[in-house]
Amino acid sequence: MSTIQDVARHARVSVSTVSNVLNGRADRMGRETLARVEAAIALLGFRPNRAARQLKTGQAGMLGLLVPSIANPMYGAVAREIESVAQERHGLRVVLGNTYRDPDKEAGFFQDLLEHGVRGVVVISSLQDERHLERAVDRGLVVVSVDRRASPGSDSRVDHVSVDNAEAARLATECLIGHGHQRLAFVTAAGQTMSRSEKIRGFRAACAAAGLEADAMVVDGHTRSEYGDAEMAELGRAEALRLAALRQRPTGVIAVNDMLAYGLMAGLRDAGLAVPRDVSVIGIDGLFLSALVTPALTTVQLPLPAMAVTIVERLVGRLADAGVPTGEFLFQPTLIERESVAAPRRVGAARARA
Amino acid sequence: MSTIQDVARHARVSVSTVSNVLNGRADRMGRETLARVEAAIALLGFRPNRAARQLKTGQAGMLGLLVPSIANPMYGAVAREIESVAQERHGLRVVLGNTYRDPDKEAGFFQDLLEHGVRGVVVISSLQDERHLERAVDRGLVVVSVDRRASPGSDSRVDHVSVDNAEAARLATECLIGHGHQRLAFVTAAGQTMSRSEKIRGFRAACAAAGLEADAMVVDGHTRSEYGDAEMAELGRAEALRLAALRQRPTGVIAVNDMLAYGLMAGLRDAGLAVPRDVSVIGIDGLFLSALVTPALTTVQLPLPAMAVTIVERLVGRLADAGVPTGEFLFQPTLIERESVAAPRRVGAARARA
DNA sequence: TTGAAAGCGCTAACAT
DNA sequence: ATGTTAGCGCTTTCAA
Repeated sequence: MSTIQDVARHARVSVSTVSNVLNGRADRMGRETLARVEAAIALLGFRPNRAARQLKTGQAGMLGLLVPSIANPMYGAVAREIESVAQERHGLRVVLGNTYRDPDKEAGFFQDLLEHGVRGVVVISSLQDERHLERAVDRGLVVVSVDRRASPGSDSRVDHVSVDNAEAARLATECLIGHGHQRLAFVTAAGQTMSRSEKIRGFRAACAAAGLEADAMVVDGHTRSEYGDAEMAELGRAEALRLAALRQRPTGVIAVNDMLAYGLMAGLRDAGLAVPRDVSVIGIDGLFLSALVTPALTTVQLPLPAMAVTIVERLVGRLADAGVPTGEFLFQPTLIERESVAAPRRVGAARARA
Repeated sequence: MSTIQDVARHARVSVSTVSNVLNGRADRMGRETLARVEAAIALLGFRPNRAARQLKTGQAGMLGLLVPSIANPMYGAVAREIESVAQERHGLRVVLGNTYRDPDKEAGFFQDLLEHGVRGVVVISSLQDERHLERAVDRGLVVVSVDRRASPGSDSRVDHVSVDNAEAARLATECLIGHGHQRLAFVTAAGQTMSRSEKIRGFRAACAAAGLEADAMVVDGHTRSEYGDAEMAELGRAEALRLAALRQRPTGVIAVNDMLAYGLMAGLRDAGLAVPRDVSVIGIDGLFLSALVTPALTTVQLPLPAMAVTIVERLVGRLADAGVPTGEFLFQPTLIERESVAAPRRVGAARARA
């Protein structure tokens, strides 16, 4: 690999002239000089060493991306969008980290980013509170938190980009209600707060608006502490069995996310119940897989591409100017109707029993 | 962030002494000196700047990982394993890149790695030939190619880590044959060669061994050139429709991978056919999602964790010593029987007709 | 046992 | 318009 010195020598100019052309200051020199430098660069196939540049400027040209597990299709989908935007629109590469819900791994990732001089990081955290993010900010990181709202009242030093989770749950709930369902369940995973309470709020609001509070249940599934990629789906499977055994079984169930919905459908099937004939199921996320499962899953889709643009832009903006205030950015989801939701059987009878 | 200078000042020693403790040369100094340095490091929370270190040593402490699309669950699963091994066993971070089957994106990734000083890269390529990998090696990269065999005869300068694809297809085919199937189809995607021909070979061999060559068909699905994450599944869906319309419809079909199997099952359902009652389907990959789909997919599982260990170890080994010869590492897959394969209906009748 | 000093490749202020 | 030079933070001879 040739260096800026080699280029200078070939072009018979000083290194600072070469540096000037590298950094877009071509105006500071003669046409002929510029041409000579460019020719030398091309001839040698010279590309500046970023470590050296970084040592001087402090810019690493990379972003960190922290996810619970990249094997989870939802995070894979998010990562894909973020990597594309970072690369194509800003020339930034992304360093990936899996946390497996381990605070130590999360802290270790921040530590490594700092050592590598990477100052911007996108965090899709599963951790309960965000104090560790504020600590990361103290250490010099610029962070964007995805899919978590800022804690009310606290003016955070990290950006928050998320979808309107209450609205997403409301959309899902109304879809079920619109199809005639009156006994509803919202299934979620306890402890994994990612926007969970907002969704429960939206679910409750929609039930209340339809006068269905009495028949609305929230199921907080408990999961083993170890992190597995199939964990969410396994949880759904287990909860489906429990739901199926209920005397007053819900006819429509909303899953906190698509993965859980897949598990729910598998569990319902294990219990001998058909979706949507016996129970309707609706998810939230809009994974492309949802179009493929049997039956195709009705779900509430998140606008990931638009979110990715905002995420990266916030990071780049605040990296360039630390003075930019942090903010909260909310995106609107949309309902995608497929096959997993249908009218409940014997609506009248169910109502009479209730 | 404090520097090695700050530590030296605090400990009242020279920077070289601090550097010595950082690099495990504690033997070169007095007990008391070492203690002072360690205390200063702890007090300041000092961590060496990697860009500076890299400028000196040429070691970036990172690995590149190139995948067609991280939104594809298979690559997500592989990425998860590789990131874990790299991080936990070698302290290496991973830089992720999506190619979307675009040679320019692939070349751009190599270019950026080089500029960043990252010298090791894991490539899960979708490109036809591997000459671009050899070119990357010329430029100074150490590359491990995953899930492609070395071209026979050429002694490649890149390592190849893959699963025994012929065996995987053989296992899948024998599973179908074992259940009594006699009219078989192997469905794949044309042009996406990832180990495709090896699988076809395994399929053919198993069919021949059972005297079923005449009834074995290979379907090379054509897909639009644009890359989409759902592409593989969509292809399966389309091919399923075509298969369903066949006069002599196969009773058992092998999908080149699990994603395609999902699409196949969705398409079969669209055509009014039930799996496994009307058609049995088997995949290759062993994604965790396969346990969740309806019916649960019988599939041939790849030993990803073991493969990840080899992949990273090869990279690290050849990064440390460029003299280590490259090699080919083959892993054995295992069959996982679930619900998507059953005995064909009216075996005798089908046979009579054939 | 410890320290001084020369870079690694680049940027940018400051000369000329 | 172009060149000289002082670092950025670290590693590693080589000397003392």
